[in-house]
Amino acid sequence: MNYSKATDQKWQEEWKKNGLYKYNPNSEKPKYYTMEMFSYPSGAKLHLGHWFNFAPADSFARFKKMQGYNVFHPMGFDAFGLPAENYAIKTGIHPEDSTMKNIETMKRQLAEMGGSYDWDYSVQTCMPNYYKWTQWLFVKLYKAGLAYKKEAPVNWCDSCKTVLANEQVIDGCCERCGTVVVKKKLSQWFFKITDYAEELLNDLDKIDWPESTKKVQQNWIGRSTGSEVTFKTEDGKHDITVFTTRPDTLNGVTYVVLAPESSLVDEIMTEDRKKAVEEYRAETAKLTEIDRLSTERPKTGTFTGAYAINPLTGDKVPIWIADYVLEDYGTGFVMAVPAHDERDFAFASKYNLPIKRVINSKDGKEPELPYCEYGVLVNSGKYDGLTSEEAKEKITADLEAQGVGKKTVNYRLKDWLVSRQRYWGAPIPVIYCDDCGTVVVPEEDLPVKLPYDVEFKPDGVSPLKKSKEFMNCTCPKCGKPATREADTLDTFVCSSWYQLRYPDANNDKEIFNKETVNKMNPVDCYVGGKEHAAMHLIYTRFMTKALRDMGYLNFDEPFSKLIHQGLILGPDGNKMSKSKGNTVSPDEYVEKYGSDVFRMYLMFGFEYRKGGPWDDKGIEAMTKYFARVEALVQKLKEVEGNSTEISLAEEDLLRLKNQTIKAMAKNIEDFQFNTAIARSMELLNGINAYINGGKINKEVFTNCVETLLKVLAPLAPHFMEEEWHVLGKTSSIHNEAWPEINEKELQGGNIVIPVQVNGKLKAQVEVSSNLSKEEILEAVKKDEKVARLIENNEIVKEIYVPGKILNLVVKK
RNA sequence: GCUGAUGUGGCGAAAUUGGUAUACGCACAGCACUCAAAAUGCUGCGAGAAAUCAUGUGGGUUCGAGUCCCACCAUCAGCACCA
Repeated sequence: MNYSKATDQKWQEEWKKNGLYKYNPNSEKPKYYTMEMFSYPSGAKLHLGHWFNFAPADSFARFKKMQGYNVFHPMGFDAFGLPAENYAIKTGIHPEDSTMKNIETMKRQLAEMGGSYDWDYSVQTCMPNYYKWTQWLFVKLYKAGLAYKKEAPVNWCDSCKTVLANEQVIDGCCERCGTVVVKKKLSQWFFKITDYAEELLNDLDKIDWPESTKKVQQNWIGRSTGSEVTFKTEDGKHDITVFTTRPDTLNGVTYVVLAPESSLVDEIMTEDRKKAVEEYRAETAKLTEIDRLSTERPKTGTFTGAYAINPLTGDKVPIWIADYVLEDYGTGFVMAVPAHDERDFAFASKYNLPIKRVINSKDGKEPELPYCEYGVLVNSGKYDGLTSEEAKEKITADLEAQGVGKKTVNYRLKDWLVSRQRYWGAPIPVIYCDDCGTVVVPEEDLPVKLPYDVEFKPDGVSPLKKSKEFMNCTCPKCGKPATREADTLDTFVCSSWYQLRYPDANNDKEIFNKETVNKMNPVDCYVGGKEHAAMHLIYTRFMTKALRDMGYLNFDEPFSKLIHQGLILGPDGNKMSKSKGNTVSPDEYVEKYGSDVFRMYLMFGFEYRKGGPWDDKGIEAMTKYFARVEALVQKLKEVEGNSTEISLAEEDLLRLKNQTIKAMAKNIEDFQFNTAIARSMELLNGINAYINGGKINKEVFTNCVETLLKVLAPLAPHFMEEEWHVLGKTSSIHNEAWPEINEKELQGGNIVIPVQVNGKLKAQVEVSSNLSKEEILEAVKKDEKVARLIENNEIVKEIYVPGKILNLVVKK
């Protein structure tokens, strides 16, 4: 076989030289914006997962180009983040140096893959010309009231003196030193994504995304309707407002629970309970949120000594704290109805708190407690006899009349915490002035540059705080000495808007040109991993909507269509990881077989959306397929042709050709590359069978081979370019249009009609494709086998699905 | 526990969305070429002697079910004291 890695290199150089993949922003053709989630340059190289994600997606982009679109298919790098910083702490290599080196390597590998990217439209989020605009966005969000500061807990390792990411906390301990991780409260920045909760939920209907991903987002947003109810403390000094989806059970409240860290606890707890409360709080601080939410752990809590008054009944109920109540979900306070809630029942049983039945089942029976279904109210005074549904309305209305309750919607979605106590990120553009307070950096002073020379080894102080040069500044308002915010932005902020930047990536004057951004967006097809279903994909939707409301964008959703590629597992069926030692490097395969064989094998051997365990058994078969294509092209060059007629053999071949074009277009559009390649193999087999028949119509033969090369061009770009030139063509195959379907040729020839009797396949009858139902019936009844089956029976029904099947229903 | 996905030959998988189940490959076997092997090409390849039976299992709807409905089993993934 002639195809090899050298073929790849030859054409990569050629394409680069003549700018084949230069994007033309002024093209008259309709735009098609498709991109893959940009890669994170943490490892030094592209891994198999990258290939499986990028190579088929690149083929898709090439296909859209052949279909006549002005395809915009950019690639960039999500370059800030924790791994580069950790690597730096371990090796002493500066994150900027390692990151830039990795990016260069990955770019080279993406070129070796044959990626049709125009690198003039690329972003690297760690470059000042990019993060300047990330910071600009922060400023805009702040001015729009969508960025604010509040206290929030972080994971703290007291031994390493550093804040830990959730990922660095293993079983509640620091991954580096094993010390128990505690919660520490810091003042941090948030984006008000909850303002958009309702729209983020509703607009899921507008987009062509996998249903499972939409469900993840629905759960993440977690809308629930219920009521807010305000309990007063016994002394009347404090309000305790709870959210409940079950106001019908309000008569059964026997205690109230607060999140242990709530500041209200300090104000209401009695002197004699202080010690117990503080001890309990210290225990709670050691727990991760995962622990606190774990169902495995026994429920614990302690009494605060204070009491609250049930606004409906006037009952005095004790106020407890318990770690299963989280400060940032709902109001941070919970009313407990042990008779009708599993968790409250377990808690009340453990601490001997009263359990009061207020709901019976609708058939009037007294079910075993806890009974969590809807039913009929009992022991509820004037509400007795109402159904749960009725009581919810009535009780909420009564509370509202007294000003101690109202109907409300609650979301699980929390505001987006964007502060990171890290070095390798975009500095938060905020200045603190003794006189003026919190001042955002004026737009004209951006970017706030991340200083290179900083001590980022963990020692209890945020890295940027140790740079006097960075920290000390003057207040933009009053000109007095001031200090900068030392935290950096979550990298999800950087990635929440990059698709808006690509079409205008080199614009120094503004974040993007308003006309360009609205012309190119939304992204028509976005491809990336399922693991981003919640975070990245919801943050980007939020940012799009926020920018729209500020008047910059005129669309609502960033990604019209979304595709998730599957995961390639290790040969052992487990997720590939260095620690498991089951990783597979794409490089050696590319070296040995060439990029096209490798990418074709990835597409043919695995379902794109599904992935599966790695297995290279079939890769040789792809090499074999390439050799057969080469042989066919060679044959076409050599053969003279000995016929000009269009007989049945030619008609059949031409029909196959048209079927192939049609099927492959549909398959590639749907990211079903495995079947697309199968169809191309069928065409190749068909052409081979034709030429082995002896009689060759050169024109038909040429037409079919050229078609085969064209439909394979997006899938095996280097190899097809080579074969195209072997045929004597001088221009690139990648400037060819996707072959057109000839309807006449598609309809020609004979068809085989499967014949069923009573739903069972009994015969196949070959007929001309343009016969009517009656004519076909007639032909079928002449068939020997069919005739025998219907001989002594009555035909009750004849069902004919044109071109597909004939079913005769017979009765004896 | 909840939610979602998946289940088809020895293997990867396909099936125009209710219309010939197993396309296209891998592996395997036989034949041709060869002194021989490799490579290549051709042929066969779900089970069964056959009638028939087969898409995780059991029902149902239909002229017709891998596909739709009900129940169940298995595997994988995500979420979870969410008030």
